[in-house]
Amino acid sequence: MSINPRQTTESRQAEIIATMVRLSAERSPAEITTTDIAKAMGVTQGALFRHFATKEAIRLAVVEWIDEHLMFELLAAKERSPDALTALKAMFMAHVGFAKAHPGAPRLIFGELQQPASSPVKQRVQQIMQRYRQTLSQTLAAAIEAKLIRADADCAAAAALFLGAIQGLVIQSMLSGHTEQMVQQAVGVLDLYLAALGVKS
Amino acid sequence: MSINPRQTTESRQAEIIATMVRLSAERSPAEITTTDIAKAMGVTQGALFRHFATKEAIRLAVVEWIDEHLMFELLAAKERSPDALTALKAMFMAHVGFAKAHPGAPRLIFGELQQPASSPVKQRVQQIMQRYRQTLSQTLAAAIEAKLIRADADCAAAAALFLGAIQGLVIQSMLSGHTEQMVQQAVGVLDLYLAALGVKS
DNA sequence: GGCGCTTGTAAGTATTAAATCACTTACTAG
DNA sequence: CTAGTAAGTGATTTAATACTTACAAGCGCC
Repeated sequence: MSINPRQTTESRQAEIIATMVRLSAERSPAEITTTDIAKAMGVTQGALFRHFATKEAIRLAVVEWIDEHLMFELLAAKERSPDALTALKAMFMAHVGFAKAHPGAPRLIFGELQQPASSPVKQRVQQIMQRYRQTLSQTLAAAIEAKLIRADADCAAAAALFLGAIQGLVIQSMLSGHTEQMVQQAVGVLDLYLAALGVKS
Repeated sequence: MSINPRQTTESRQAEIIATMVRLSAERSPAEITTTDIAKAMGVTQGALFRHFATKEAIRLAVVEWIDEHLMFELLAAKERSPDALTALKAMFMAHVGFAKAHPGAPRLIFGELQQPASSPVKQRVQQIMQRYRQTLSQTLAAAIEAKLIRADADCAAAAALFLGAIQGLVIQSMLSGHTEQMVQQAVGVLDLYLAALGVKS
């Protein structure tokens, strides 16, 4: 270590966020201390507070990082798809791929879920989920419009089931402890989900 | 207070478990301290350790309580159903009903999910989920046998989506903070899920 | 080359947690 | 009535934790 003793706050913030996400892949995010983060970065614990005022600020920044990067992947998947149905499939697999690439991310989100409603971090998570649902509903409506899925499909329920399907896969991988099977399981679950929308496989 | 100052270990254990589940409905289970439990029960903190050796023993007992009572509801739902498809519907709604009746229960389970694989409490959760999946797979296979659902349905994926659908509803209610909508949302999601199995509504 | 700002360290503080311990009180059997 | 046992108290111990502070040292700028 000690290659780059001094760095800018900006790069240190990014490093703290990345370390938090990385450490969350194996341990419970709630139990990760500022000392843990500092040790993993090769600095002292007090140094963290040069870059974030409180630990809650770290958690908020982490949630925002997840939002930004997940949404980037989802939008990219959507935009490279020729139609709404292909977009749904691509978004599903992109989300699963993100969870596989960053196993700490869903753990962090689940951890924030537990917090009281007043917590600003949880409010951010609420906002993220709500926007996600909206995007899904719109895409589902577009797919209906293009006669790619059942005309009588319930968009709200379909959006809920989309998210639930992914969350179920993630929980399953959290239980087993390895993310390898998740992607292949995802294919089967996605197939079934599409059948619910009246898509022939 | 102070109606029944002294009670048996057995009844105190039950009271501790019930208090833990109740308090988990509003706060993060990981942040509930032995002092919180004791205060809610009207005893001193030290008294808890007359009835459980460690806090982890409390968590284990809580998980076992959830297992016992949830499985009871699921089996009851299954047994009062004339066929496998009706059983699936009844189990789905029974599980959602349980989550509504005991909002702390899913929070506790999600909390244990975060723990390292070596934790005995998490191992118990793993076991519970595995048995649940098996039960679902069997019921799904029986439904195929009876030609109540698509013959080419992937039972493993269908079991995963069943659990995911419920977990998605629970997460949604944890986000919004109220369980009222959950049951009516569940009806829509269940309908969609059944469509995936080729059931006409 | 000195100056000021930023980033770092090392030590320290206040708080909170689970667990323990000495002691007390209620109930029950002989 | 008395002795034993189980349940409860309240004070204490030990170990962490988030955050602070006094001081040191690098970096850009003139």
